[in-house]
Amino acid sequence: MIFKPSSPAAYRLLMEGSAAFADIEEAGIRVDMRHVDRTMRGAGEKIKQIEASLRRDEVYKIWRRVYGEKASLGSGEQLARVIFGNLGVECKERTATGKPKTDAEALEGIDLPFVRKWSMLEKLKKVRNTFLRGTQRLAVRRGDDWFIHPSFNLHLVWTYRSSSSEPNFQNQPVRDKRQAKLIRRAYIPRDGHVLVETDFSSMEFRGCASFWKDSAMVAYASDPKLDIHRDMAGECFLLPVDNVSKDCRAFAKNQFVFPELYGSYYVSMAAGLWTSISRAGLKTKDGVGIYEHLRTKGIRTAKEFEGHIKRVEQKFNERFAHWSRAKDRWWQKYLERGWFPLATGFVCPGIFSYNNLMNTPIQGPSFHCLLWSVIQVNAWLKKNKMRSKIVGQIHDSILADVYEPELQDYLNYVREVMTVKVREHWDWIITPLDVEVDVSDRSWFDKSPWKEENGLWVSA
DNA sequence: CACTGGAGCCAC
DNA sequence: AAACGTGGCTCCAGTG
Repeated sequence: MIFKPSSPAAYRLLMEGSAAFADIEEAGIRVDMRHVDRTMRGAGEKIKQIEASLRRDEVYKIWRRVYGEKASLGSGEQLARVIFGNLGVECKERTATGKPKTDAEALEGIDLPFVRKWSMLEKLKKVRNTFLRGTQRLAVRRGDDWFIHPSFNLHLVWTYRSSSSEPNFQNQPVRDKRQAKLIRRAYIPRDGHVLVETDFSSMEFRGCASFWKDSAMVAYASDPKLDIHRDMAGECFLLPVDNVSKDCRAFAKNQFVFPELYGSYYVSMAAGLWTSISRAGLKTKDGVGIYEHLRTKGIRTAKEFEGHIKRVEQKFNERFAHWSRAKDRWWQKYLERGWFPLATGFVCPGIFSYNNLMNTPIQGPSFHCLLWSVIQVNAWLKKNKMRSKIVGQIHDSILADVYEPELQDYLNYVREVMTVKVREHWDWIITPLDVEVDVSDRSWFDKSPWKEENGLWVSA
């Protein structure tokens, strides 16, 4: 094993980052315990109801016959034996160890009320047992208020990203609105404060463009009129860009663009896209179903779609021709040396997969832009003896509990750091950077976009 | 009883 | 070269 030291700057980033994270942990996030208790009780009642109705079902009678006293409603393995074994439902997918798959996607196609109810139950249990109960258990009292103090770690992730624990504040539900509402309403600003979240826009794609220095990628990441995810949605679904719906764009982003950049290939991506078209009920902006639309373009089967995505991938490689060649040189260089460097001064020695080599130099340094920003903003808040505090961090966003009289100053400064100062600090970032700003005087769930207008920040 | 790994699912 | 990456938490099932 060859060991190469990381740079002093990289060490300093982690040291100062850890100190800033310690301040964040000490500050903590205010919790509305009444909301948590109430929501816990509500979810608990609902869970009891669903469990009772499952136990009355004929399917559960079979379950009991098979498992007797060992019957456990929470066991996917037991469910699988009952529906695939006893009821003769066809098992289409298996896990790595050969057991029948019982995740939400595998169960979705099974048209049994019992199975649908079971899936619903599992989802609700996740909300209650992981998120609500975690927050309830870990909250501590200070005066009349409750706070959680999540840990933010810099020493656990080998790509030099961060992680969070006790509770993990970086995986609180947001995409599923119903779940998000149940959980995020629990996180509230201190009295006289508002919660402020500032996110880097498209940080990872910009980190990607900066790392590969592909001129077409840099153009996409720099020109606000260009949008790679929208354009690739157009190509994947054979739509003119003005008929690309929000959903289509999101699927192109998460099931084509990022997978492609991180080492997936057309067979996996076509399969994922094809099933998600029906799962998500994907439509064009005009409201036409994507399957129907593709049929008019001569694509009727999964196999035909795969052939199409193969051509889209070829075009993607031509569009970003420099990237397409540079990634193999990057991989070869690693094979020769046994280590690879990050733009932020870290060195990664050891045994890595090809996909690690594609992902780490982007994910790590992209996070470091956020980390550096956290350090600056935290130092500024302390130096000026402000009452506002950073209370959390989620890879490319900062959550702060801002004293209302300090709100304008805070927003001006945080934007300056995240868009200007970080680029002065690191010249490897060769695209512009933007932030999206959200504010709430009520809860983390209720945040809404803000913008700057004639020097004043206002609700957008 | 403590511990471990698999499976599943939440985030970026 | 292999088939998108990084985490944390909970429950189940098995082990000693």
